[in-house]
Amino acid sequence: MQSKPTEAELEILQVLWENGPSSVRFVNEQLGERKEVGYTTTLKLMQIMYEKGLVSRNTDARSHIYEAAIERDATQRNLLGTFVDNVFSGSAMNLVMQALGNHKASKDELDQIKALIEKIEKEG
Amino acid sequence: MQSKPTEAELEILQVLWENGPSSVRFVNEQLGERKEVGYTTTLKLMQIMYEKGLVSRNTDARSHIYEAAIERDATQRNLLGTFVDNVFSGSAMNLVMQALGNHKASKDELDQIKALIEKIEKEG
DNA sequence: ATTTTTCTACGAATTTTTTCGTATAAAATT
DNA sequence: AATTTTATACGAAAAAATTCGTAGAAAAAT
Repeated sequence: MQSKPTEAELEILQVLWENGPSSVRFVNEQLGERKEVGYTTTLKLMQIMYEKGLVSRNTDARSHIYEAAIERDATQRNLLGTFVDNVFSGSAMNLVMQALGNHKASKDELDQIKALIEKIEKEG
Repeated sequence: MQSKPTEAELEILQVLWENGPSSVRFVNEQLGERKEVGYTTTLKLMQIMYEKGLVSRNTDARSHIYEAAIERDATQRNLLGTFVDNVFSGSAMNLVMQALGNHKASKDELDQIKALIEKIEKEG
C-alpha cells in the first residue's frame, strides 16, 4: 500500500507525469510558474518523496533525474475515493453531478461521457 | 471568502450537514463510529471552527449546539475545484470519466446523468 | 448534601507538512 | 588557476493540523 501524497507532493507528481523524468531544477521551474518556491524546498520535497517511494531517481549524473514511481491513474483513483468519502459522503454520483453542473463541458466531452454511459449500461 | 476546512473539520461538517444542529457529544459519537477520537479533541476542533466561522453555535444551554455555517453545496463546489486542479490538472472531465468508470452506478443514477447531459446540451 | 458525571475553556504537546539556511563538492565560466 | 554557478545533503525552523490533559463550573445521580 503506497502512502498518500500530500498536496505539495502532488504538484510535483503532476509535473513528472506530464513531462516525464526531470531534474529538480526543471520541476522547480515548472512549479515556479504558478507560485514562487525555493529551489531547496523543491529538492527537499523530492528527496522525501524518494524516501517514501513516490518517485525513483537516477543519480548517475550530478544532476539527479527523478521519475514518478506511482501511476497517475491509480493515484487519481485512490485520491478520488478518499475525496468522495470526505466531501461527498461517499456518493460518487453526487460528485459527478456537481462536476458536470459546474464546469461547462464541450460537446465533445459530453459525447464522450454519453458513450461511456452507454458502454456501462451494456455491460451492466 | 470563506476559509477552506481541513480534513478533520470536514468530517465534522458532514455530521452537521446530515444531522442538523448538534452538540459536541453527538458529533463526537458519530465520528467515533468510524475511528476512536477523544471528546476534547472534537470539542477543540469545533471551537476552532467556530472562530473561523465554519460553524455557528448557540450557547444558551450548558451544552452548546453547533450548526454548519457554510453551505454544503458551495463547499463541495469549492473543494471540488481545488481537487480537480490538484489531482486532475484542472480537467473536470477526466475526473468525471474516472468517477464513472470506477464506481458502478445504478441504472437510475445513469439515467440521472443522461438527463443532466441532455439539459446541458439544450442550454449550451 | 456528597459524589459522580458532563460540560466548556485553555493551554500546550504532538504530529505532519512545508520551507529554507548552510556546508560542501563538482562543473562551468572568466 | 581563480571565481562563479549549480548541485546535493542535512538539519532544523516554521507553519499547519491534530490531539489531549487539566481545571473548574454546572447538572445529575446517589
